[in-house]
Amino acid sequence: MAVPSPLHRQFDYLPPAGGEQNSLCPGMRVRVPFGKRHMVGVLTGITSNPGIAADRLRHASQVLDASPVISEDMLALAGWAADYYHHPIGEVLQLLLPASLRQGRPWKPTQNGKWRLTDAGRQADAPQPHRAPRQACLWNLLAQHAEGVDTTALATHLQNWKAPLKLLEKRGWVEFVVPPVLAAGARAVAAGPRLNAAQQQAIENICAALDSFRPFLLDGVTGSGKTEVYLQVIVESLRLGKQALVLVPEIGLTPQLVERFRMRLGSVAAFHSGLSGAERLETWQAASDGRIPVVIGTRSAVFMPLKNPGVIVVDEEHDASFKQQDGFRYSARDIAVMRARRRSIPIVLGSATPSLESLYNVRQGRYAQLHLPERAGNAKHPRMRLLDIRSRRMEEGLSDLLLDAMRQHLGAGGQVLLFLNRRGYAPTVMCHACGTTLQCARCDARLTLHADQRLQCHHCGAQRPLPERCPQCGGTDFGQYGLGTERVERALQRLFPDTGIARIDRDSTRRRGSLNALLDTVRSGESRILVGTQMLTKGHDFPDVTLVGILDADQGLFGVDFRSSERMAQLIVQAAGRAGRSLRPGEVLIQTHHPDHPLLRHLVADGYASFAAAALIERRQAGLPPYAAMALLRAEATAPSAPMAYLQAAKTVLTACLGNDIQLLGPAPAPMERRAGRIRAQLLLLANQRARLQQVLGTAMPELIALKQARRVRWSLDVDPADMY
DNA sequence: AGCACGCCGACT
DNA sequence: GTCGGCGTGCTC
Repeated sequence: MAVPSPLHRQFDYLPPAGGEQNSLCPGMRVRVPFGKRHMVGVLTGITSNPGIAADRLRHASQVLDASPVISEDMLALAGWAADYYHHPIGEVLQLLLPASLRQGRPWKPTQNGKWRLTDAGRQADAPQPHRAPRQACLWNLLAQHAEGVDTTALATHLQNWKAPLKLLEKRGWVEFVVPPVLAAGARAVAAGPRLNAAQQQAIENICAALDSFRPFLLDGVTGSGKTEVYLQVIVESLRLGKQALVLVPEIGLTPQLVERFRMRLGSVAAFHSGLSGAERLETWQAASDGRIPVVIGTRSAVFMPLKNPGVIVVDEEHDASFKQQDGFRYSARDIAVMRARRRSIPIVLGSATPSLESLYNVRQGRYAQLHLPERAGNAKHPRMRLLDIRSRRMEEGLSDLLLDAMRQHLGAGGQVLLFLNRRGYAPTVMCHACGTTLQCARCDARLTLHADQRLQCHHCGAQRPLPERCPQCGGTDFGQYGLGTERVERALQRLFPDTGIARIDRDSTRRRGSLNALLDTVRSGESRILVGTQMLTKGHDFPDVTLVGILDADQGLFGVDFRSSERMAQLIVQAAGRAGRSLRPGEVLIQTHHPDHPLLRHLVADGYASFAAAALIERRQAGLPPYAAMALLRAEATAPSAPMAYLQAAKTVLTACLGNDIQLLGPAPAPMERRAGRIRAQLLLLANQRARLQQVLGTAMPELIALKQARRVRWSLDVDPADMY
């Protein structure tokens, strides 16, 4: 039994007293006594030799399901994920169940399918009426209705139909079939646009693999028609009577994608945090028994049960939101690949800016790469150019070069998109008298001044008004340094007084509907300059944008995280993809103090693929992922020395398990040592072989748990960490 | 994680 | 004399 507790082991129970134990199978929920409490656990297996003395075993109190709520293959997938991420199986299984089932509420398997004879049943001799009268009656009834008979109809013909039906099912003569909702897909093809040769080729390649595990990296610039490829492949899969699972980064930001899927495929379920408990349960059940042909969802939807999956799509596979950043730190993309592998179905990872991990897998021959080079329609690729802003005149982060280009594009009737990955007004406030910067009381971070004159910590969310006097020297004069989107917006209002400006970031879109309202002002042409953060680069089309300005490319070049240049390149290309999607040619201008930086040059001169090739060489030379397998042991506590003490002890344990093929780096304070009042530290593990890293972690884990220093910290192991802080 | 037990300090 | 602090151990 897997019990919902953070314990890295399972528990054995006796069947409920007095119950028939032959009705138990893995995947059923069972209510069990656990210490002083009762919990809803999931049966993961049945054993005749428990790992504990027989007199200490307790009886389960109640079996909650008549048939498994978690299928065998999902149970196995959860088991794999628990092993791979070294996370308690009980907590992993929680993610596979909707809240109401977790709490032990009953669930009714769908009754709206039909019973019918199998081929074997049809060919078999009819049951003898005098020996098995009810079976014979059922057999006759089903033989007359080739299309099947639903349970209500069965009940009108025969009072006690359940037992004989089960017997017939046991012999393989009858089966329960769910109505062919998948026919919803049939109407899809009609509306599809004309495909270009590359799309055609991609679709053919994927469809040729529909009955086997085959990972594809579908690599195409924004607007190259990736979505159309997904759609056609899904249509083909539906035609075979199979379901499709589509994972997207953040569904709230991509309503257009869901809409497009709905229009083309008919019945599509969107699964996201906005659904109520009842809606989630309904979607979950319907997907589980095959009534829903297509499910689109975010990270957690990778665990959506599907009766008969045919293909998995991960859109924008490079996106960081597929990696859960707390608790069970899984990568939905990687689990999706494993799920496809275990089910022998193809998986399509799509991106205009593939992760270096996926490109590496292509090179290793593990993934097949499909290019979509052309843009659908006639729109031209935007031209990218570096703006050397060393000793240029700057106006609130905008160089004269960029301002000139903006005037030109606006004058020609175009729209301008400016990207700055920092919200707020000014990220630094400094006392003019003593030089003190205003810091968050609970984090090692400076407070960001917002336009409403409030100070905000972007790491813990703390807020307070701008003080009258410096806490250090009592001075009253503060300087505001650095740039945030609010400050750029204000500067633009001054520089372009007659032009409508829309700012799109977490602050301006906090209220429900405000994002759409802002986007409407852009579409209508009321706003012609857009300033914003990452949000701008995700999902939305701005057909009239002809100029994209990247205000600060340098912060990505020198970040603490070894992935920061990869992230920056992805952001730049994604932002560029918003420009010139109509007939106008687009232009992308990138402000930098380092116009000779090799990675930037690759990106600008030859595009993302060239950047990625250069970045991969750097990673290989540095011995970093994807060339090495990485795991990060983190610890945090309010007591300042506890995290390091734990990690030091952990290092001793790990060193004992290690060969010379694994590197231990640290322990060291986290890049931001103090966050939300906690001191944080980390220990890094690097290995040439993933399997070796897994092996070492597997043997060390019990000891890491048992360490007495562990009691004084909150610690977690992050396998394949996406962020270093 | 919870929830117990157990052993030392400051209180009605 | 007790109330309660949190260190330690256990959950089939």
